[in-house]
Amino acid sequence: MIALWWIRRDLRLADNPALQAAFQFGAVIPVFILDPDLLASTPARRQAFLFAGLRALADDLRQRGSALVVRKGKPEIALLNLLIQSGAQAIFAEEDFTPFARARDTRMAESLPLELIHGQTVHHPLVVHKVDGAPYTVFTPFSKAWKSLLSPNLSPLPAPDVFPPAPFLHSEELPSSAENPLFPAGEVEAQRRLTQFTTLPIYHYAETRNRMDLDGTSSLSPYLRFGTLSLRQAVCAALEAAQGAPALAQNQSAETWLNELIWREFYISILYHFPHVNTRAFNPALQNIPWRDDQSDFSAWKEGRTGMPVVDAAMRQLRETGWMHNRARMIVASFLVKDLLINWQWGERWFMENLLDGDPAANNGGWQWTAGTGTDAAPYFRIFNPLLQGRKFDPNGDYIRKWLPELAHLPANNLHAPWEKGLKVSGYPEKPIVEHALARERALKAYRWAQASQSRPGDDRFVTQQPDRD
DNA sequence: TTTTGAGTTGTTCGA
DNA sequence: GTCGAACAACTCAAA
Repeated sequence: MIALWWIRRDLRLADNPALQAAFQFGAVIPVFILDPDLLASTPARRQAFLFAGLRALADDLRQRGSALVVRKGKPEIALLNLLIQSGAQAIFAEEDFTPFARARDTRMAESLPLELIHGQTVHHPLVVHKVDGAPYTVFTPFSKAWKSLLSPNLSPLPAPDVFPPAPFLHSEELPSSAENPLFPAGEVEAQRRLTQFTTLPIYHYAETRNRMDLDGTSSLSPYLRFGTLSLRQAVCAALEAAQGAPALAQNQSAETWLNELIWREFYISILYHFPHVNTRAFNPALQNIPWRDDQSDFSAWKEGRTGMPVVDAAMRQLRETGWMHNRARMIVASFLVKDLLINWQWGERWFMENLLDGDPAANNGGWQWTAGTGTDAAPYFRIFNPLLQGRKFDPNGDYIRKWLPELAHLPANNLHAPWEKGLKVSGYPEKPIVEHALARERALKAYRWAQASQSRPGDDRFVTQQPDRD
């Protein structure tokens, strides 16, 4: 018997249930389909990381006596051709929970022998639910239920040693792409980072994770995004670190990181059960915020020239590297949504276009949280003060100095707010494009108006939308 | 069915 | 400079 292992967001050999299932079926042919529709919606930077990951995977496969088969085209057609050419009787793939993938896979399963295997999360989204069967919409109870479902002997699956001989199939060339120096591709690198992080930094994570000037985070997000590392591998390492912690504080720090992983699963679950979040607010009461459609302010935000140094530093880090520190993501998101009063969906799109780790579930969840429109969202009056945030989480200004070199010569005391001392830097705005105190009042007013507009049925400009019911 | 406790990540104001 | 309260109700989840 012969099986195709259809690789999508699981660029790894270790802990891969779909690959294991294919192995149990028979000889395995690993395939990747370059779907033009998918590539069209994948920015060049993420494509490059994907291709580099595939090259690394192809190397790993070669060492095990196998070969990656790459084909271009619609997956229906490409896979049908591969079935015919190889004589394979089944296709195994890791179940992908995004709406795009679910629609595609449902369509494919109608005409092809496609077996979807759970592996993207630790718990399938259908498994974590309230006693009444409904999905959770609040993180803390979700995480409690999620933890209670953990098997005591949870452990990752090993990578297969050797692939038995399989029919040879022609493979197309992968498009060439540059390696990202900050995020080298491949499973070996992902494992190296996980081991490095969970050996020591995880024990300081609770204190250092918010510091934009330090490397206190795991920097694993691009690898989790493409399945170079599985959530289960990360969770196992976190649990192991928590267990082996020398003291309570270190144990709690490891738990803090574990919670971040659970947040990933929470937002995957939210997008799975409430796909409408992809196109509108989760909370219908905040569907009608009177956004400012200000293209000029939006451009300033995107290009890192808002005049608020911490925001501009972060936006330039994003443009230059495809990654942004998590604390910085919250600061720039809050600045766009609350200070500039620009639709969170504009920011969501920009992040998806630029982030190496851009993932529909996590990105949407994060933006809706900041905007206060989501599940378990921040109260709308909780508005970040970008100046306080910057001073608190980049106390010496090192983060600003790194990404805004034109300000690097300023005294550390004035880096966060040069305008307060009348310091001018040529080529950089003299002062922020909005005054925070005024912008804050404006946002509060807009949000209050949106909530009130909900109970104004006569106003047909703002028809309130009811939540979807199946 | 009703009740009760709780809810990622903050800021501002006034004592 | 530090500290606690107010911010605004509301919904969720479970007993």
